[in-house]
Amino acid sequence: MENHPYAPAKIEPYWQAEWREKEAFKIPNDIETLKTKPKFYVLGMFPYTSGAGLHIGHAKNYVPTDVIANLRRMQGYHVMHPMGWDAFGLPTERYAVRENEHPADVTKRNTETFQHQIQRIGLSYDWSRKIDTSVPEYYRWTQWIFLRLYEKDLAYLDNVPVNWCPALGTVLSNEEVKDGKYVETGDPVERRLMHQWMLKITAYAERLLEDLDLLDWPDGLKEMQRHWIGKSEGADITFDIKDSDKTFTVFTTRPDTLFGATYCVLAPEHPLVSEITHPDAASAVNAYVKEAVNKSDLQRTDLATEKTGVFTGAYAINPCNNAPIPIWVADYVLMTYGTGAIMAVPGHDERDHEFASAFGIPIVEVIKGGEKPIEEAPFEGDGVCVNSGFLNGLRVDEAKQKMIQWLESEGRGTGQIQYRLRDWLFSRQRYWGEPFPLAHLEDGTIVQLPDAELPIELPPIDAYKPTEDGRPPLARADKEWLKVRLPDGRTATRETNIMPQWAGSCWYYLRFLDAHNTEAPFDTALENYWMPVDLYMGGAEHAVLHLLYARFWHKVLYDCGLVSTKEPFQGLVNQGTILAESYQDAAGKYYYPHETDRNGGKAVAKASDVPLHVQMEKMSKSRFNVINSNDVIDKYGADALRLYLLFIGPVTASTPWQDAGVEGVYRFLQRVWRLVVNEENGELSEKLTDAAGTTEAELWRELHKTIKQVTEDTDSIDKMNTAISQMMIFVNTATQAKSLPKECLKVFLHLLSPYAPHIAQELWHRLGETSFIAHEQWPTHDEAVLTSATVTIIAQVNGKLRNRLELPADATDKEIEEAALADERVQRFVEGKPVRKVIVVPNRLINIVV
RNA sequence: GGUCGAGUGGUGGAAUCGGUAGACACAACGGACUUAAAAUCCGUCGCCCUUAAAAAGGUGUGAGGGUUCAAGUCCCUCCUCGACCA
Repeated sequence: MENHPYAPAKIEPYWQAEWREKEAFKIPNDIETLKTKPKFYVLGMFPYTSGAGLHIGHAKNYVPTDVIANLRRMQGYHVMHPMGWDAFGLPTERYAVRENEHPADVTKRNTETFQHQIQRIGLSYDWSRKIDTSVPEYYRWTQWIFLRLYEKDLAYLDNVPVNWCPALGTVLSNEEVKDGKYVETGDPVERRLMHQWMLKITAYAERLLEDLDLLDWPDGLKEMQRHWIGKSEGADITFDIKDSDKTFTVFTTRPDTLFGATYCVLAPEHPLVSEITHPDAASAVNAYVKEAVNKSDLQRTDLATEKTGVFTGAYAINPCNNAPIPIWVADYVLMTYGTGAIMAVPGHDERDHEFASAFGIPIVEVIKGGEKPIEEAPFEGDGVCVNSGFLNGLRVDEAKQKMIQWLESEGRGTGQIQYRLRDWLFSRQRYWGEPFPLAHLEDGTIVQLPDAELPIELPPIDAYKPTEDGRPPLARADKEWLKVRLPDGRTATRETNIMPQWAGSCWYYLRFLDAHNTEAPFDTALENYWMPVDLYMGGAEHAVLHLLYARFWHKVLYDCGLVSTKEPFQGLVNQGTILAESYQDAAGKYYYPHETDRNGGKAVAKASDVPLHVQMEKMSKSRFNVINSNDVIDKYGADALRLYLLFIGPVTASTPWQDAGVEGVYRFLQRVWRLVVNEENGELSEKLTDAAGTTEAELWRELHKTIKQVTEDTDSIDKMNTAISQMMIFVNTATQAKSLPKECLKVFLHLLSPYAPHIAQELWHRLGETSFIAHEQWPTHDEAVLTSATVTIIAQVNGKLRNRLELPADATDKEIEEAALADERVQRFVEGKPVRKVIVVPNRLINIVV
């Protein structure tokens, strides 16, 4: 009878309690103690604590970071490995409104759920450093940092066209809107002019771009950031207007094509439009402008949509040849990019070509090199200037330089750099976020509130929605809160916007270093010791926004002398997503897996027998295919969950979840258990010996091979799956060995410990050890044990494998050749044919060419 | 449309600098154990051909071509899928 089987449900809670009580993973906060060891800061992106709770996708983030933390700790580092909650935000507020609760209560419940679920996975966090972005002790410092940005003139109030979502009663950032809808809910979004707080991230565009070179990030990710910043070099060119003293300026990346500019376009919002429009064209232009303002940027600039526009009746003068060219208004030009006006070169720009073709505007070729006639297709490549006066004969790059020189010498323009990056819209008309530490005087001036007044706490209000006259929810607070007395005795009205959800996550990695500091956001000496984050891991959905915003804030803090590194995150890895089967009927309705059945291989709905479409999709609540970590832990334990998440594939790969796969790693853990424990009596296995024994040479060689591979593969982060398969090979070897030296097994448990900490600790304990194995030193392999006297040499004839030869490791090329030629299987293919060439790859193979 | 990435057994995935394709698992199948089942242990497992069985052989990493003694890996063309951007 098996009375003592592997029982994760028993050992996992036990050791988790031990770790908690003995503070096994507490990180010292004393700088002198810290300085005795090197540091490693490993951070998983903290979760947004939605009501949906934790799912397997979160674990795919937190398990690999935990393995790295465990490894580095055993390798002798002080390891910063914290966890906290990104708790402000719209989904929580919406839920609170629906359920008629306070968002703070909802948040408290959600964060508790998250913490319970995360703790069951057995991650080695220092929970004493837990942070919550929505509590005053934290957002006090978010407000404090905002004031530093404000003092540096990086925050300003502007009247900007914004994405207004009527259903939510708030403004959304460009990034939160796609195809005219809020990405989270699909509610329609319209454009409106409103007073909003902006952060001048564009002032940092060049540094955000340049400093990417300092980072150990995946190339693809850096590329995405570069693209988002969108630097383009070109020129500002000023055009005179015919029969007018007015001028306007365009930005172009192609000053070399100025001779080919046959018309200009103003954005519908351009202030000059109404001033220059010819009376005859006025009604058409007015109507067009009115219509254009309501369209989204995407609708306007999409290449696929038909170009529209109207002629203003006015002409601009092309500065390089004094030709009068018509000025049009068209919505494919945006007021927010460049100067809101363009010169159009239909010969060498796709959109301009399409527009000119539609409206019968001349198309002039000024760069030679296109395959088709210029009337049929624009040529955007490199070539030689023609029809371009003083530029003729030059290539594009030279022509750009020369034209900029000419423009500058004539006072007609300047070389200019443009960025696609826009300033960051930083205010929201919601409740559940950080209030701005600002107030408005009666004369309209804005004053910052003193640092000593922070935090500016959220006031209680009666309803979490805008006021009837459209002011933000905080305007519902009572007068006591709204009126603020300044140190100089004047009174002012508080700012009632709040900060967006991104604010709290822009600096949380710094707060972990000194989570309970009441004097400052963090201590400088601690910041100096710990920063930068050595490994930051999270989903690719944050590849642009969160990382760009956090880098921006960090650079501002750097300029303020508050942090010591230019960049916050030195190393970064995007883990892949977990996919799971989802079931959909013809109408698109999703079904939970338990609602489905298999009917002759086809999936059907249990209740109705409707045939279902089965597909692999990213896990999400709306697709009814979420796997809850608690369910997996209930059935197989946390160690099996951890191991399986790592075993299914590289950390960076997106891989499908398969229940059956968990069984496989669970069986592996049972085999590990049986190496140590006799399941019948609970005693140590009889196979274990105290002898250091050289009797099991094969076992020791496999052990050292395993040390080597697990160390290297874990270190590389992306190969944890092969680290586990090597551990499986070792366990298979050990299972078959006649006797098993305890020493050998103890070393193996070290290797297993970062991956499956509970079973490793339990078996370590059963082998008579009293320490935490997590605090033991990481083993190193002995190269001498790995080398064996003979090697297997692959014998090929004409590149085809013919036999494997066991030869002494020190055999010379000549000896290998002789052995191969003497081999009977090789002979069969060489026979009678002249040997043309012999290639020997040391210790690997020999290829005989005949 | 652009940029980047990826296509390997029934499945997830291995394969160093170009050097044994399919490690390690899952599933499946066969056997041992059992009254039986589960669990466990042992074995088979890309495709084709041959054979009583085997040995041996051929072929094979999305398709086609190329470079090389040698290609999953490098180059060219094409197809499909994914991510991001428009």
